[in-house]
Amino acid sequence: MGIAETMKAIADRQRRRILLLLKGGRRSAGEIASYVSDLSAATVSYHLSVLKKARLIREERQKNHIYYELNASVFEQLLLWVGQFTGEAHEEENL
Amino acid sequence: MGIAETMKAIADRQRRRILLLLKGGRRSAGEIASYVSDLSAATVSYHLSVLKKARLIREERQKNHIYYELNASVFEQLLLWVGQFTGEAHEEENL
DNA sequence: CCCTAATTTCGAAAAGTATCTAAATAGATT
DNA sequence: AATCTATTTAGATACTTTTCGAAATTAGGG
Repeated sequence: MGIAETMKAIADRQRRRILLLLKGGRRSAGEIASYVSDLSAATVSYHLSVLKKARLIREERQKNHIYYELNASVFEQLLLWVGQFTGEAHEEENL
Repeated sequence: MGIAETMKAIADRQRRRILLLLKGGRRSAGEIASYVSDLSAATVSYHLSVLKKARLIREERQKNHIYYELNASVFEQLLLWVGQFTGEAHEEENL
């Protein structure tokens, strides 16, 4: 929970690959694993659990598949955190 | 260089503490070390080097002090990366 | 020049993370 | 229930990062 967990989750390259894939819509664990095919399914599952704990993705079980999709709200929080260093996303007060 | 390095740099709690301190203006290595006083000066120096490599901070030598300050432009890039996951565009004028 | 203060670099230990294979679980279908 | 498929968990190992204390470096002021 919290920004710390979110940042750590995003700091890993493989997890970012997964997030970028999910930007294109929801995917099952298997689909994700075959996209990130240089990793074993077990490793992908581990990364999904990290992303899930950080609430960057949500899972939805359906039939005998588990689908994952992005959870935009956590990205919003992250945006706010980063924004504090640039002069807040929607304002301009400093040149 | 690149988003990977930036994210890894920001993913560490101590480094985020340092960045937040620097939000208040530039500080010497020593000032930073006494702020993050639960770490040794050597460790703080290591973190500063990581932040510097990621170009999140810039150093400026003056007298027998080394001052550090934030480099907002890298935060902007990070903002763009994160922004792609939120519906909100955050496209201003850059690049 | 030497002394002192500020900071970094070195080498090593501890802690944390990513990855694999193999085994376990869960659900659908037969 | 037996089995097939999808996915996770367990346990082990390799890798990476954080941290420290001690030694080295750099710059200024007598």
